[in-house]
Amino acid sequence: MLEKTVILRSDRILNNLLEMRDKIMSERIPEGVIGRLPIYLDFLIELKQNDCVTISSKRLGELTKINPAEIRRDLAHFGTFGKKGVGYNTDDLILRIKHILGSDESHKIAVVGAGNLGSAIVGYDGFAVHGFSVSAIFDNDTTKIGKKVGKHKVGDIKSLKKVIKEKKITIGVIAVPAVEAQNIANLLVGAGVKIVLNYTPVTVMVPDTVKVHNTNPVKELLYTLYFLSKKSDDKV
Amino acid sequence: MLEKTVILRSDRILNNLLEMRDKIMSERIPEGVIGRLPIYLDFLIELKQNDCVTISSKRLGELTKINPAEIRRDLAHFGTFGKKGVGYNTDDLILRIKHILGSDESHKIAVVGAGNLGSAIVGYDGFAVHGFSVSAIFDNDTTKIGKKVGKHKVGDIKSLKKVIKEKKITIGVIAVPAVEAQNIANLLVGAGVKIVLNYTPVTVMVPDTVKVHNTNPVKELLYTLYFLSKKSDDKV
DNA sequence: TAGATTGTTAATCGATTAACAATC
DNA sequence: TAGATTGTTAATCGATTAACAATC
Repeated sequence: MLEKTVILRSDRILNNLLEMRDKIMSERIPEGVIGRLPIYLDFLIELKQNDCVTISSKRLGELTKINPAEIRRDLAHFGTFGKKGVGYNTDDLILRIKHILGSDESHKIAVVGAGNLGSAIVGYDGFAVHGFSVSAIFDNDTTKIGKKVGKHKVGDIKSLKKVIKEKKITIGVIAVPAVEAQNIANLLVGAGVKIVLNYTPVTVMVPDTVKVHNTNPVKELLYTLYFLSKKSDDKV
Repeated sequence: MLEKTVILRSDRILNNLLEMRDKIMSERIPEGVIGRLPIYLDFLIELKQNDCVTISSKRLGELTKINPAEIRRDLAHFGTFGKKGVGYNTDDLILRIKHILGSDESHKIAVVGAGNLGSAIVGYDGFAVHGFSVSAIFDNDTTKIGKKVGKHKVGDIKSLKKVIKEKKITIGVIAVPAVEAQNIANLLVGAGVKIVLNYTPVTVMVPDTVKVHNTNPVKELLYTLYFLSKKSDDKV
Protein backbone atom coordinates (compact mmCIF):
# COMPACT_ATOMS: atom_id res chain seq x y z
CA MET A 1 0.00 0.00 0.00
CA LEU A 2 2.76 2.38 0.98
CA GLU A 3 4.83 1.30 -1.98
CA LYS A 4 1.97 1.95 -4.33
CA THR A 5 1.46 5.49 -3.00
CA VAL A 6 5.14 6.27 -3.41
CA ILE A 7 5.15 5.02 -6.94
CA LEU A 8 2.03 6.97 -7.77
CA ARG A 9 3.46 10.13 -6.23
CA SER A 10 6.81 9.92 -8.01
CA ASP A 11 4.87 9.19 -11.16
CA ARG A 12 2.87 12.32 -10.71
CA ILE A 13 5.94 14.42 -10.09
CA LEU A 14 7.67 12.92 -13.09
CA ASN A 15 4.59 13.56 -15.17
CA ASN A 16 4.52 17.18 -14.03
CA LEU A 17 8.15 17.66 -14.93
CA LEU A 18 7.69 16.06 -18.31
CA GLU A 19 4.63 18.18 -19.02
CA MET A 20 6.51 21.33 -18.06
CA ARG A 21 9.46 20.41 -20.24
CA ASP A 22 7.14 19.63 -23.12
CA LYS A 23 5.40 22.95 -22.68
CA ILE A 24 8.65 24.90 -22.74
CA MET A 25 10.16 22.84 -25.54
CA SER A 26 7.11 22.84 -27.76
CA GLU A 27 5.91 26.36 -27.12
CA ARG A 28 6.56 28.46 -30.14
CA ILE A 29 7.24 31.99 -28.97
CA PRO A 30 5.39 34.38 -31.30
CA GLU A 31 7.81 36.42 -33.38
CA GLY A 32 6.15 39.59 -32.19
CA VAL A 33 7.33 38.83 -28.68
CA ILE A 34 10.97 38.67 -29.76
CA GLY A 35 10.55 41.92 -31.63
CA ARG A 36 9.29 43.65 -28.49
CA LEU A 37 12.00 42.43 -26.12
CA PRO A 38 14.63 44.82 -27.57
CA ILE A 39 12.14 47.67 -27.13
CA TYR A 40 11.64 46.82 -23.47
CA LEU A 41 15.40 46.49 -23.10
CA ASP A 42 16.09 49.94 -24.49
CA PHE A 43 13.71 51.62 -22.05
CA LEU A 44 14.89 49.48 -19.12
CA ILE A 45 18.50 50.52 -19.76
CA GLU A 46 17.40 54.14 -19.78
CA LEU A 47 15.39 53.62 -16.57
CA LYS A 48 18.37 52.02 -14.89
CA GLN A 49 20.51 55.00 -15.80
CA ASN A 50 17.90 57.11 -13.99
CA ASP A 51 18.29 55.00 -10.84
CA CYS A 52 14.92 53.34 -11.21
CA VAL A 53 15.00 50.14 -9.15
CA THR A 54 11.60 48.58 -9.90
CA ILE A 55 9.28 48.97 -12.85
CA SER A 56 5.65 47.93 -13.25
CA SER A 57 4.18 46.64 -16.49
CA LYS A 58 1.81 49.61 -16.29
CA ARG A 59 4.62 52.15 -16.35
CA LEU A 60 6.64 50.26 -18.96
CA GLY A 61 3.47 50.14 -21.03
CA GLU A 62 3.16 53.93 -20.90
CA LEU A 63 6.77 54.34 -22.02
CA THR A 64 6.70 51.79 -24.82
CA LYS A 65 3.06 52.36 -25.82
CA ILE A 66 2.53 48.62 -25.48
CA ASN A 67 -0.41 47.13 -23.53
CA PRO A 68 0.70 46.20 -19.97
CA ALA A 69 -1.03 42.81 -20.17
CA GLU A 70 0.91 42.13 -23.33
CA ILE A 71 4.18 42.98 -21.62
CA ARG A 72 3.44 40.63 -18.71
CA ARG A 73 2.39 37.90 -21.09
CA ASP A 74 5.49 38.39 -23.23
CA LEU A 75 7.77 38.07 -20.21
CA ALA A 76 5.82 35.13 -18.76
CA HIS A 77 6.79 33.09 -21.81
CA PHE A 78 10.27 32.86 -20.37
CA GLY A 79 9.63 32.46 -16.64
CA THR A 80 8.33 34.44 -13.68
CA PHE A 81 10.48 37.50 -13.29
CA GLY A 82 8.22 39.87 -11.33
CA LYS A 83 6.93 40.28 -7.79
CA LYS A 84 3.18 40.60 -7.32
CA GLY A 85 2.24 43.96 -5.85
CA VAL A 86 5.70 45.34 -6.61
CA GLY A 87 6.69 44.93 -10.24
CA TYR A 88 9.93 43.93 -11.90
CA ASN A 89 13.44 44.63 -10.68
CA THR A 90 14.92 46.79 -13.41
CA ASP A 91 18.41 45.37 -13.14
CA ASP A 92 17.23 41.78 -13.01
CA LEU A 93 14.87 42.22 -15.95
CA ILE A 94 17.65 43.71 -18.08
CA LEU A 95 19.81 40.67 -17.39
CA ARG A 96 16.95 38.29 -18.08
CA ILE A 97 16.07 39.85 -21.42
CA LYS A 98 19.71 40.06 -22.44
CA HIS A 99 20.03 36.39 -21.63
CA ILE A 100 16.94 35.45 -23.63
CA LEU A 101 18.18 37.37 -26.65
CA GLY A 102 21.73 36.16 -26.25
CA SER A 103 23.17 39.65 -25.88
CA ASP A 104 24.59 38.89 -22.44
CA GLU A 105 27.53 37.48 -24.34
CA SER A 106 29.67 39.76 -26.45
CA HIS A 107 29.56 39.58 -30.21
CA LYS A 108 32.22 40.65 -32.64
CA ILE A 109 31.48 42.38 -35.92
CA ALA A 110 33.51 42.51 -39.13
CA VAL A 111 32.72 45.36 -41.51
CA VAL A 112 33.48 44.83 -45.19
CA GLY A 113 33.93 48.06 -47.13
CA ALA A 114 35.90 51.02 -45.81
CA GLY A 115 34.04 53.70 -47.74
CA ASN A 116 31.63 56.23 -46.28
CA LEU A 117 29.11 53.62 -45.20
CA GLY A 118 31.66 51.27 -43.63
CA SER A 119 33.29 54.17 -41.80
CA ALA A 120 29.92 55.34 -40.53
CA ILE A 121 29.14 51.89 -39.17
CA VAL A 122 32.50 51.68 -37.42
CA GLY A 123 31.74 55.03 -35.82
CA TYR A 124 28.19 54.08 -34.80
CA ASP A 125 27.97 54.19 -31.03
CA GLY A 126 24.77 52.23 -30.55
CA PHE A 127 26.39 48.80 -30.66
CA ALA A 128 28.45 48.86 -27.47
CA VAL A 129 25.54 49.00 -24.97
CA HIS A 130 24.30 45.68 -26.26
CA GLY A 131 27.62 43.90 -26.29
CA PHE A 132 28.41 44.28 -29.97
CA SER A 133 31.82 45.53 -31.02
CA VAL A 134 33.35 46.16 -34.41
CA SER A 135 36.54 44.07 -34.39
CA ALA A 136 37.78 44.32 -37.95
CA ILE A 137 37.25 46.21 -41.20
CA PHE A 138 38.23 45.10 -44.68
CA ASP A 139 38.50 46.51 -48.18
CA ASN A 140 40.01 45.48 -51.49
CA ASP A 141 41.15 49.00 -52.37
CA THR A 142 44.93 49.18 -51.91
CA THR A 143 44.72 52.91 -51.25
CA LYS A 144 42.55 52.17 -48.22
CA ILE A 145 44.26 49.07 -46.86
CA GLY A 146 46.47 49.94 -43.90
CA LYS A 147 44.74 53.27 -43.23
CA LYS A 148 42.97 53.63 -39.91
CA VAL A 149 39.17 53.75 -39.61
CA GLY A 150 38.21 54.28 -36.02
CA LYS A 151 40.69 52.30 -33.98
CA HIS A 152 41.19 49.54 -36.56
CA LYS A 153 43.49 49.41 -39.54
CA VAL A 154 41.71 48.46 -42.75
CA GLY A 155 42.69 44.89 -43.58
CA ASP A 156 43.13 43.36 -47.01
CA ILE A 157 40.00 41.48 -47.95
CA LYS A 158 42.22 38.53 -48.82
CA SER A 159 42.88 38.13 -45.09
CA LEU A 160 39.16 38.17 -44.22
CA LYS A 161 38.70 34.45 -43.65
CA LYS A 162 41.83 34.11 -41.55
CA VAL A 163 41.04 37.12 -39.34
CA ILE A 164 37.38 36.16 -38.85
CA LYS A 165 38.35 32.68 -37.76
CA GLU A 166 41.16 33.89 -35.49
CA LYS A 167 39.09 36.57 -33.78
CA LYS A 168 35.99 34.35 -33.67
CA ILE A 169 33.91 37.04 -35.35
CA THR A 170 30.24 36.01 -35.70
CA ILE A 171 28.66 38.98 -37.47
CA GLY A 172 29.55 40.32 -40.92
CA VAL A 173 28.38 43.67 -42.26
CA ILE A 174 28.27 44.30 -46.01
CA ALA A 175 29.02 47.93 -46.86
CA VAL A 176 30.36 47.60 -50.39
CA PRO A 177 28.90 48.59 -53.78
CA ALA A 178 25.73 46.65 -54.60
CA VAL A 179 27.27 44.58 -57.40
CA GLU A 180 29.76 43.08 -54.92
CA ALA A 181 27.21 42.32 -52.21
CA GLN A 182 26.55 38.65 -53.01
CA ASN A 183 30.26 37.89 -53.42
CA ILE A 184 31.03 39.40 -50.05
CA ALA A 185 28.13 37.51 -48.49
CA ASN A 186 29.57 34.24 -49.83
CA LEU A 187 32.98 35.20 -48.49
CA LEU A 188 31.60 35.98 -45.04
CA VAL A 189 29.58 32.77 -44.91
CA GLY A 190 32.64 30.81 -46.00
CA ALA A 191 34.59 32.41 -43.20
CA GLY A 192 32.02 31.17 -40.70
CA VAL A 193 29.99 34.19 -39.62
CA LYS A 194 26.51 33.42 -38.27
CA ILE A 195 24.76 36.70 -39.04
CA VAL A 196 25.07 38.85 -42.15
CA LEU A 197 23.87 42.43 -42.15
CA ASN A 198 23.53 43.67 -45.70
CA TYR A 199 23.37 47.44 -46.24
CA THR A 200 23.29 47.40 -50.04
CA PRO A 201 20.02 47.78 -51.95
CA VAL A 202 20.22 44.25 -53.39
CA THR A 203 18.92 41.19 -51.58
CA VAL A 204 21.65 38.66 -50.79
CA MET A 205 21.08 34.94 -50.29
CA VAL A 206 22.77 32.78 -47.68
CA PRO A 207 22.42 29.15 -46.56
CA ASP A 208 19.85 28.27 -43.89
CA THR A 209 22.54 27.96 -41.25
CA VAL A 210 23.20 31.69 -41.46
CA LYS A 211 20.78 34.53 -40.68
CA VAL A 212 20.78 37.41 -43.10
CA HIS A 213 19.23 40.79 -42.57
CA ASN A 214 18.79 42.83 -45.72
CA THR A 215 18.32 46.34 -44.41
CA ASN A 216 16.30 48.44 -46.74
CA PRO A 217 15.52 52.07 -45.98
CA VAL A 218 13.35 52.24 -49.09
CA LYS A 219 10.89 49.57 -47.93
CA GLU A 220 10.49 51.44 -44.66
CA LEU A 221 10.05 54.68 -46.52
CA LEU A 222 7.35 53.19 -48.75
CA TYR A 223 5.57 51.80 -45.71
CA THR A 224 5.62 55.18 -44.00
CA LEU A 225 4.51 56.89 -47.19
CA TYR A 226 1.28 54.89 -47.25
CA PHE A 227 0.20 56.00 -43.80
CA LEU A 228 1.02 59.57 -44.66
CA SER A 229 -1.39 59.65 -47.61
CA LYS A 230 -3.96 57.73 -45.53
CA LYS A 231 -3.75 60.46 -42.91
CA SER A 232 -4.89 63.19 -45.30
CA ASP A 233 -7.63 60.90 -46.65
CA ASP A 234 -9.01 60.44 -43.15
CA LYS A 235 -9.72 64.13 -42.88
CA VAL A 236 -12.18 63.96 -45.81
CA MET B 1 -47.47 51.10 -58.53
CA LEU B 2 -44.85 52.00 -61.08
CA GLU B 3 -43.75 54.92 -58.98
CA LYS B 4 -43.31 52.71 -55.96
CA THR B 5 -41.17 50.25 -57.88
CA VAL B 6 -38.93 53.01 -59.15
CA ILE B 7 -38.47 54.43 -55.70
CA LEU B 8 -37.70 51.02 -54.27
CA ARG B 9 -35.19 50.35 -57.02
CA SER B 10 -33.33 53.62 -56.69
CA ASP B 11 -33.37 53.04 -52.94
CA ARG B 12 -31.72 49.70 -53.42
CA ILE B 13 -29.08 51.13 -55.73
CA LEU B 14 -28.40 53.97 -53.34
CA ASN B 15 -28.16 51.51 -50.49
CA ASN B 16 -25.69 49.42 -52.43
CA LEU B 17 -23.54 52.42 -53.19
CA LEU B 18 -23.61 53.57 -49.58
CA GLU B 19 -22.71 50.10 -48.36
CA MET B 20 -19.80 49.91 -50.77
CA ARG B 21 -18.52 53.31 -49.75
CA ASP B 22 -18.86 52.37 -46.09
CA LYS B 23 -16.94 49.18 -46.68
CA ILE B 24 -14.07 50.95 -48.40
CA MET B 25 -14.01 53.86 -45.98
CA SER B 26 -14.31 51.81 -42.83
CA GLU B 27 -12.10 48.92 -43.81
CA ARG B 28 -8.93 49.11 -41.87
CA ILE B 29 -6.19 47.62 -44.01
CA PRO B 30 -4.05 45.39 -41.78
CA GLU B 31 -0.56 46.85 -41.33
CA GLY B 32 0.95 43.58 -42.49
CA VAL B 33 -0.58 44.17 -45.90
CA ILE B 34 1.16 47.51 -46.30
CA GLY B 35 4.42 45.93 -45.21
CA ARG B 36 4.12 43.30 -47.93
CA LEU B 37 3.29 45.64 -50.81
CA PRO B 38 6.90 46.93 -51.08
CA ILE B 39 8.07 43.31 -51.17
CA TYR B 40 5.74 42.51 -54.08
CA LEU B 41 6.84 45.72 -55.76
CA ASP B 42 10.53 44.85 -55.58
CA PHE B 43 10.00 41.47 -57.25
CA LEU B 44 7.58 42.88 -59.81
CA ILE B 45 10.12 45.48 -60.88
CA GLU B 46 12.69 42.72 -61.28
CA LEU B 47 10.20 40.60 -63.25
CA LYS B 48 9.42 43.53 -65.52
CA GLN B 49 13.11 43.98 -66.24
CA ASN B 50 13.12 40.34 -67.33
CA ASP B 51 10.29 41.04 -69.80
CA CYS B 52 7.71 39.16 -67.79
CA VAL B 53 4.28 40.39 -68.92
CA THR B 54 1.92 38.53 -66.59
CA ILE B 55 2.46 37.07 -63.16
CA SER B 56 0.28 34.66 -61.16
CA SER B 57 -0.11 34.82 -57.41
CA LYS B 58 1.32 31.30 -57.36
CA ARG B 59 4.58 32.35 -58.97
CA LEU B 60 4.84 35.57 -56.98
CA GLY B 61 4.28 33.48 -53.88
CA GLU B 62 7.23 31.27 -54.75
CA LEU B 63 9.45 34.30 -55.24
CA THR B 64 8.41 36.16 -52.12
CA LYS B 65 7.81 33.09 -49.96
CA ILE B 66 4.36 34.46 -49.20
CA ASN B 67 1.19 32.34 -49.46
CA PRO B 68 -0.52 32.95 -52.86
CA ALA B 69 -3.94 33.27 -51.22
CA GLU B 70 -2.51 35.95 -48.97
CA ILE B 71 -1.14 37.84 -51.96
CA ARG B 72 -4.52 37.75 -53.73
CA ARG B 73 -6.30 38.82 -50.57
CA ASP B 74 -3.82 41.63 -49.96
CA LEU B 75 -4.33 43.00 -53.45
CA ALA B 76 -8.11 42.55 -53.32
CA HIS B 77 -8.24 45.08 -50.49
CA PHE B 78 -7.58 47.77 -53.07
CA GLY B 79 -9.61 46.60 -56.04
CA THR B 80 -9.65 43.84 -58.66
CA PHE B 81 -6.39 43.99 -60.55
CA GLY B 82 -6.11 40.47 -61.97
CA LYS B 83 -7.66 38.38 -64.75
CA LYS B 84 -9.07 34.98 -63.81
CA GLY B 85 -7.24 32.17 -65.54
CA VAL B 86 -4.41 34.52 -66.51
CA GLY B 87 -2.95 36.37 -63.56
CA TYR B 88 -1.84 39.96 -63.09
CA ASN B 89 -0.32 42.23 -65.69
CA THR B 90 3.12 42.99 -64.32
CA ASP B 91 3.26 46.54 -65.55
CA ASP B 92 -0.25 47.36 -64.38
CA LEU B 93 0.31 45.83 -60.96
CA ILE B 94 3.49 47.86 -60.47
CA LEU B 95 1.57 51.05 -61.22
CA ARG B 96 -1.30 50.04 -58.93
CA ILE B 97 0.95 49.27 -55.98
CA LYS B 98 2.99 52.42 -56.52
CA HIS B 99 -0.25 54.38 -56.52
CA ILE B 100 -1.49 52.73 -53.34
CA LEU B 101 1.77 53.45 -51.55
CA GLY B 102 2.04 56.93 -52.99
CA SER B 103 5.36 56.28 -54.68
CA ASP B 104 3.98 57.08 -58.14
CA GLU B 105 4.70 60.67 -57.24
CA SER B 106 8.30 61.75 -56.72
CA HIS B 107 9.55 62.60 -53.26
CA LYS B 108 12.45 64.83 -52.36
CA ILE B 109 14.85 64.07 -49.54
CA ALA B 110 17.02 66.42 -47.49
CA VAL B 111 19.98 64.86 -45.71
CA VAL B 112 21.27 66.61 -42.59
CA GLY B 113 24.89 65.81 -41.76
CA ALA B 114 27.61 65.64 -44.39
CA GLY B 115 29.84 63.17 -42.55
CA ASN B 116 30.42 59.56 -43.50
CA LEU B 117 26.82 58.54 -42.90
CA GLY B 118 25.29 61.48 -44.75
CA SER B 119 27.65 60.95 -47.68
CA ALA B 120 26.78 57.26 -47.77
CA ILE B 121 23.06 58.05 -47.89
CA VAL B 122 23.55 60.55 -50.70
CA GLY B 123 25.42 57.85 -52.62
CA TYR B 124 22.82 55.17 -51.94
CA ASP B 125 21.37 54.06 -55.27
CA GLY B 126 18.28 52.27 -54.01
CA PHE B 127 16.11 55.40 -53.75
CA ALA B 128 15.76 56.34 -57.40
CA VAL B 129 13.74 53.29 -58.57
CA HIS B 130 10.97 54.23 -56.17
CA GLY B 131 10.85 57.91 -57.01
CA PHE B 132 12.90 59.21 -54.11
CA SER B 133 15.72 61.65 -54.79
CA VAL B 134 18.16 63.39 -52.49
CA SER B 135 17.70 67.08 -53.27
CA ALA B 136 19.77 68.81 -50.59
CA ILE B 137 22.38 68.14 -47.93
CA PHE B 138 23.19 70.32 -44.93
CA ASP B 139 25.83 70.62 -42.23
CA ASN B 140 26.84 73.17 -39.60
CA ASP B 141 30.57 72.53 -40.06
CA THR B 142 32.06 75.47 -41.98
CA THR B 143 34.82 73.25 -43.34
CA LYS B 144 32.16 71.12 -45.04
CA ILE B 145 29.75 73.82 -46.21
CA GLY B 146 30.20 74.54 -49.91
CA LYS B 147 32.03 71.26 -50.60
CA LYS B 148 30.34 68.83 -52.95
CA VAL B 149 28.80 65.55 -51.79
CA GLY B 150 27.45 63.65 -54.76
CA LYS B 151 26.03 66.26 -57.10
CA HIS B 152 24.94 68.68 -54.36
CA LYS B 153 26.90 71.33 -52.54
CA VAL B 154 26.65 71.08 -48.77
CA GLY B 155 24.38 73.87 -47.59
CA ASP B 156 24.61 75.80 -44.33
CA ILE B 157 22.15 74.35 -41.86
CA LYS B 158 20.91 77.89 -41.28
CA SER B 159 19.42 77.79 -44.76
CA LEU B 160 17.63 74.49 -44.12
CA LYS B 161 14.13 75.86 -43.60
CA LYS B 162 14.30 78.16 -46.61
CA VAL B 163 15.63 75.47 -48.96
CA ILE B 164 13.18 72.80 -47.76
CA LYS B 165 10.25 75.12 -48.33
CA GLU B 166 11.51 76.32 -51.70
CA LYS B 167 12.25 72.87 -53.05
CA LYS B 168 9.13 71.37 -51.45
CA ILE B 169 11.17 68.68 -49.75
CA THR B 170 8.97 66.23 -47.79
CA ILE B 171 11.50 63.81 -46.28
CA GLY B 172 14.29 64.66 -43.86
CA VAL B 173 17.12 62.29 -42.98
CA ILE B 174 19.05 62.74 -39.73
CA ALA B 175 22.70 61.71 -40.09
CA VAL B 176 24.32 63.81 -37.37
CA PRO B 177 25.88 62.88 -33.99
CA ALA B 178 23.30 61.40 -31.59
CA VAL B 179 23.27 64.38 -29.23
CA GLU B 180 22.06 66.63 -32.04
CA ALA B 181 19.37 64.27 -33.31
CA GLN B 182 16.36 65.76 -31.50
CA ASN B 183 17.38 69.33 -32.39
CA ILE B 184 17.63 68.43 -36.04
CA ALA B 185 14.30 66.62 -35.88
CA ASN B 186 12.68 69.78 -34.50
CA LEU B 187 14.34 71.84 -37.22
CA LEU B 188 13.08 69.49 -39.95
CA VAL B 189 9.56 69.41 -38.56
CA GLY B 190 9.59 73.20 -38.32
CA ALA B 191 10.61 73.38 -41.96
CA GLY B 192 7.59 71.29 -42.91
CA VAL B 193 8.88 67.83 -43.78
CA LYS B 194 6.31 65.04 -43.45
CA ILE B 195 8.64 62.09 -42.85
CA VAL B 196 11.75 61.96 -40.69
CA LEU B 197 14.25 59.14 -41.05
CA ASN B 198 16.52 59.05 -38.03
CA TYR B 199 19.78 57.13 -38.35
CA THR B 200 21.19 57.95 -34.92
CA PRO B 201 20.93 55.47 -32.03
CA VAL B 202 18.63 57.76 -30.01
CA THR B 203 14.86 57.82 -30.43
CA VAL B 204 13.55 61.18 -31.61
CA MET B 205 10.04 62.46 -30.99
CA VAL B 206 7.91 64.38 -33.47
CA PRO B 207 4.32 65.66 -33.50
CA ASP B 208 1.54 63.35 -34.70
CA THR B 209 1.33 65.15 -38.01
CA VAL B 210 4.77 63.87 -38.95
CA LYS B 211 5.86 60.25 -39.37
CA VAL B 212 9.20 59.34 -37.87
CA HIS B 213 11.20 56.22 -38.53
CA ASN B 214 13.92 55.54 -36.01
CA THR B 215 16.16 53.08 -37.80
CA ASN B 216 17.98 50.87 -35.43
CA PRO B 217 20.40 48.20 -36.64
CA VAL B 218 20.87 47.03 -33.06
CA LYS B 219 17.22 46.08 -32.54
CA GLU B 220 17.35 44.06 -35.72
CA LEU B 221 20.59 42.48 -34.63
CA LEU B 222 19.12 41.49 -31.25
CA TYR B 223 16.08 40.02 -32.96
CA THR B 224 18.25 37.95 -35.28
CA LEU B 225 20.45 36.90 -32.39
CA TYR B 226 17.51 35.25 -30.64
CA PHE B 227 16.67 32.99 -33.55
CA LEU B 228 20.30 32.06 -33.90
CA SER B 229 20.54 30.70 -30.37
CA LYS B 230 17.12 29.07 -30.78
CA LYS B 231 18.44 27.25 -33.81
CA SER B 232 21.21 25.51 -31.88
CA ASP B 233 18.75 24.71 -29.07
CA ASP B 234 16.47 22.96 -31.55
CA LYS B 235 19.15 20.48 -32.36
CA VAL B 236 19.18 19.20 -28.76
C1' DT C 1 -13.93 23.01 -74.22
C1' DA C 2 -10.25 22.10 -70.65
C1' DG C 3 -6.95 24.22 -67.79
C1' DA C 4 -5.64 27.95 -65.09
C1' DT C 5 -6.15 31.42 -61.88
C1' DT C 6 -8.68 34.97 -59.80
C1' DG C 7 -11.60 37.07 -55.97
C1' DT C 8 -13.95 35.76 -51.92
C1' DT C 9 -16.07 32.96 -48.35
C1' DA C 10 -15.54 30.08 -44.51
C1' DA C 11 -12.35 27.76 -41.37
C1' DT C 12 -8.27 27.98 -38.96
C1' DC C 13 -4.83 29.83 -36.60
C1' DG C 14 -2.50 33.00 -33.65
C1' DA C 15 -1.95 37.15 -31.13
C1' DT C 16 -3.84 40.80 -28.12
C1' DT C 17 -6.50 42.28 -24.36
C1' DA C 18 -9.59 42.26 -20.33
C1' DA C 19 -10.40 40.36 -16.14
C1' DC C 20 -9.22 38.37 -11.87
C1' DA C 21 -7.38 35.21 -8.34
C1' DA C 22 -3.05 35.01 -6.06
C1' DT C 23 0.02 37.37 -3.28
C1' DC C 24 3.58 40.76 -2.23
C1' DT D 1 -4.84 45.03 6.53
C1' DA D 2 -5.45 47.75 2.12
C1' DG D 3 -3.43 48.76 -2.18
C1' DA D 4 -0.81 47.32 -5.93
C1' DT D 5 0.63 44.39 -9.38
C1' DT D 6 1.79 40.02 -11.05
C1' DG D 7 0.88 35.63 -13.80
C1' DT D 8 -2.72 33.41 -16.21
C1' DT D 9 -7.28 32.23 -17.95
C1' DA D 10 -10.91 33.24 -20.94
C1' DA D 11 -12.75 36.35 -24.45
C1' DT D 12 -11.84 39.08 -28.24
C1' DC D 13 -9.85 40.44 -32.09
C1' DG D 14 -7.43 40.09 -36.34
C1' DA D 15 -4.72 37.82 -39.75
C1' DT D 16 -3.64 33.72 -42.55
C1' DT D 17 -4.93 29.90 -45.23
C1' DA D 18 -7.77 26.46 -47.64
C1' DA D 19 -11.30 25.81 -50.66
C1' DC D 20 -14.13 26.85 -54.46
C1' DA D 21 -17.39 29.17 -57.59
C1' DA D 22 -16.71 32.37 -61.24
C1' DT D 23 -14.59 33.11 -65.45
C1' DC D 24 -10.74 34.12 -68.54
